[in-house]
Order: sequence, then C-alpha cells, then structure tokens
Amino acid sequence: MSKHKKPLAPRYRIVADKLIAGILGGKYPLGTVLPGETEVAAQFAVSRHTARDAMRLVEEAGMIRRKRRVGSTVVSDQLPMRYNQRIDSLADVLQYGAASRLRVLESTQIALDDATAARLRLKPGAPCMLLKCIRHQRHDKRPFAYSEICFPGNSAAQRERMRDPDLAAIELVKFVDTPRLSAIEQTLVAEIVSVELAAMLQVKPGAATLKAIRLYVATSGRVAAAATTWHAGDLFSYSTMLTKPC
Amino acid sequence: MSKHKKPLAPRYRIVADKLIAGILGGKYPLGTVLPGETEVAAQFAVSRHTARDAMRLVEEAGMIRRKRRVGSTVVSDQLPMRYNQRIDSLADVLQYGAASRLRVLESTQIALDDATAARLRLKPGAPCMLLKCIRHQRHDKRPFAYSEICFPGNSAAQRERMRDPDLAAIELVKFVDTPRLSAIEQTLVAEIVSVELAAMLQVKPGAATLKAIRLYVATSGRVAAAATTWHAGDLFSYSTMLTKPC
DNA sequence: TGTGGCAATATGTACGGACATATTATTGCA
DNA sequence: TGCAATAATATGTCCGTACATATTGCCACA
Repeated sequence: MSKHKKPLAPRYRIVADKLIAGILGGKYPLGTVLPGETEVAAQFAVSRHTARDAMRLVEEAGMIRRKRRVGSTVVSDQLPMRYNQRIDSLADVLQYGAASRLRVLESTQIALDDATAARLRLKPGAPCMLLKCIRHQRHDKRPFAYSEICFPGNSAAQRERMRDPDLAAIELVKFVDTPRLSAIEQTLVAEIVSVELAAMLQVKPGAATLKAIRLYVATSGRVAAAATTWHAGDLFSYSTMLTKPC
Repeated sequence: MSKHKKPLAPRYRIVADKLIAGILGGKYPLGTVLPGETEVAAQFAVSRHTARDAMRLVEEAGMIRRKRRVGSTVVSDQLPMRYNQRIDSLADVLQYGAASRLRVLESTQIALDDATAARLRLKPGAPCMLLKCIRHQRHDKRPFAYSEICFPGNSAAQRERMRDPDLAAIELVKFVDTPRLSAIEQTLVAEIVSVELAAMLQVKPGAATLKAIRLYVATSGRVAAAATTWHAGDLFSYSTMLTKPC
C-alpha cells in the first residue's frame, strides 16, 4: 500500500489479481468455471497470451484447475495461507536434543568441488572443513544417524580444535548455535541405505533412511554450514508443528 | 525408449529434456550459463517462445536460475526430484500446490478403531469418513503419492458429495474449515513400501517411501482431519525453510 | 586512476495469428 | 431407444514480432 514508488505490476499480474479477487469475493464460487481465455482477454483488454499467463498464475496459486474444453474450475476459494514453522532452538530443528551424543569420526580439510560449492553458494576451491559424525543416544551403542557436515573457512586454530573428537562435538554446537543464524533450509527425502551406510548405522541392507539435507544461512546471507544426515528409518521420525502466524 | 505408442511430447518438453540431459551429462556444468533463449531457439529450430517455455520448465525443475542480462545459470546438476514441494502453506499440505492433482479412489464410512481414535483424539467407534486418494502431477500418469484421509463426522450430505471423485477433490478444501485451523502436526518417517503400495505407486518392491502423518487441529482444539500419505521416495522430497521469528 | 555514462545483451512483457487436441453436446442413423 | 459419428468449444501448442528492463562491461572523461 504505502509504496513510495509504484513500478506498476505487469498486466498478467494485474489480471491474475483481479481474477483471484473475484474468486475470493464470491464472483466465481467454488466449483464454477471462470470465463474462458478469450473472454478474459476481452474483458481486461489484453491479448489471449497475457490472459493465459494470468490464469496460469491463478492455477499456480492452487485456486483453479484447468482442463481442455471444460475450462478453469475453481477448486479453492481460499487465498493460500502460510503456516510458520518456528525454531526456538537448534534442538527443535535437529530433533535430537540433549539426549543425543555426537561423535566425530573424521575431520578433514577439503577444497570445495564445483557441485558442493554451488550448493553452499560459495566459490569452487574455497577452503572448507568436512566432518563425518555418528549420532547415538546416551546409553545406546547403536547409532541412529550418520552426518557429513561442511563448514566454510579453515583456520589453523579451527583445525587444531577439531582434532579431538569430543572437543569437536562441542565446538560443532558453537559453530552453528549462534544468534546470527537467520534461516535453515531443509530438505527431507527417503532413501535406501548404501552398503557402507548400513554398516555404520547397523541396519540391514535395503533398509530405509530419512536423509536430511540442511543449509544453515546466517543473517549476512552467507551459508554458515551445510549438513547431510542419514537417519535410521526404524529409529527416527521427524515431527513438526506448523502454526498459523499471529 | 520402448514406448509402444509415442504421442510425441510437445516441443518445449523435448527441448527442456535435452537441456536437462545436457546438464546431467556435463555439457553444461554447474555454475556455467546455458545458451540464451535465441540461441536455444536456433539450435533446436523452434521459436523463442517455445525455447522460453522449455527453459521455464528447466527453471521450475530447480536446475537453472534465470536472471536478466546474466542468463540461465546452472544451479543443480542433479536429476530433478520432480515433485520437490515446499509445503509451508495449508493449500500445499492439502493438495500439494497447483501442479498436483488429487483423485479420490474410494470414500467409505467407518467406525474408528481404538488406535486411530487415539490418534484423532476421539472416542473409539465414532463415525468417520475415510478417503483413499492418489496424487499425481499434471501431465504425468504415474502417481507420486497415496493418501488416506480421515474426517470425523458422517452426514448424508457429506457422503453424497464425496461420491463424485472430481467433486470430492474440490470439496476436500472446504471440508477442512481453513480459517478455523490453528495448527498442523506432522510426523515424517522413512519406510519401505508394502506390496500393495508398491503396485499403487508403481515402484519396485523394497523401494523407500516418505510417510507423512498429519493432524489438522482446529482452533477449538479438536482434530479436524487426519491424513497419512506415502510418497514415492524417488519422486518426492520435502523442503522447508525455517526462519527465525522477527 | 577512478568514475560516470553508454552500448551491448539476455531475459521479461506483450501483442498478433494459426492450428492441435481433448472433451462435451448434438445430431443422425440403425 | 441406443449408439456412433460429428460439431462445437476451451485449453494446449507453436509460430512470428516488437519493445521494455535490468545488468554487465567497456570506454571516455575528469
């Protein structure tokens, strides 16, 4: 509303907004069909191409469903509402809080290959530390997860501290659990274990794992760390609560 | 390759596939930029419009990022997880966005067994409607998920409306009174497919699935719906962006 | 040497036209 | 009356063109 400057939205955006407003306002109730592309084009005095782009936006908003000959059926009269997933602490995200122990198997310094660099949004060849860790519960020998964690940067002091497995585990928290974290991007996918992983997690070959790929983004916009974790499917589930924003 | 019948994919799809193959095959490595729209159009002997549509598909697959003057930068050389959805809105949770279609296979009325009743926080034996659905992408026959959705209550009117598969998919949105929803509880776990599920999802026996168990909680505190969804592991990943509350 | 401005460039927006295809509705024949 | 062929129709695909706009990098100028 209070835009000091209005660059004027593109026409297809304007048309899309009006169509959406029509759905929201009851002009096009749930289950009815919108006017056809040619009619929309005529009504808003734009080309069919532009009208089509507009209706594509409405479709991508999940409000209509388009079908040949039939038209654009209204399948939702709700504006897509966003739910927030809050993170109060890192433990909430990682799910494994105080009861979980992390042991560093290996800590190496590497130069980023192109693929990882792209993922971390850094330049290829940048110095990095790669940690391979095992996570297990307090009084349980059997690990429930294996992680590979990558930190950009590589100072001598860091390297030295990372040599001690126990110390490294502590430092890890320090590394990540900072108020400077602004966001965490997370992708979860189900995978079958590889043979090496099966051995490490002590599961049968062919077992299911929940793979989590996480990107820790700092307030500066840079990626503070990237971690990939494979969880034993029979020992781990990921729970979240999506709440409506106030 | 061994398609008994080839309806011939649209050109923009063919061009998109070739571009994706180029990225996968190392012809366009990570970080490099694809040829411009006009050049792609010339190379594949299509119009710029078609080339543009093709590149939009590649962008929507998450493999390139387009920017004015700069071009189309390759940001991922992984085969696109076709149905990588960002589920952070209710619409996404219910119908997985616009690109996804939901088809109701079966709608039955059941009496709650003890286990399900406990999960729904209702009394055992309470009347419920159980819907079994298949989810698939727009121009794709192969389903990527199978859902079982349970609604407490069972009116004749409800039953009647749910008989039409298409109507049911639309009504689903109405069923869950969106504004009254306060939270969604969600648990994800990796599982191996059962034989029946493998057939429905058209995956090999022993494949991994991402099982999502969701509870839709109304502001009244009651559970408005419960859904269990099994996603094909090779077609689906779950992405979220966790942001710090301001 | 630093810098402001201009040209080059790739995508973004928008128009026009044409034909294809899937689905529904209608017509007509048996 | 039942069913197959056909017409109508809305979206889908595809082509052509033109200009807008953001960004990069070069070049001239101070």
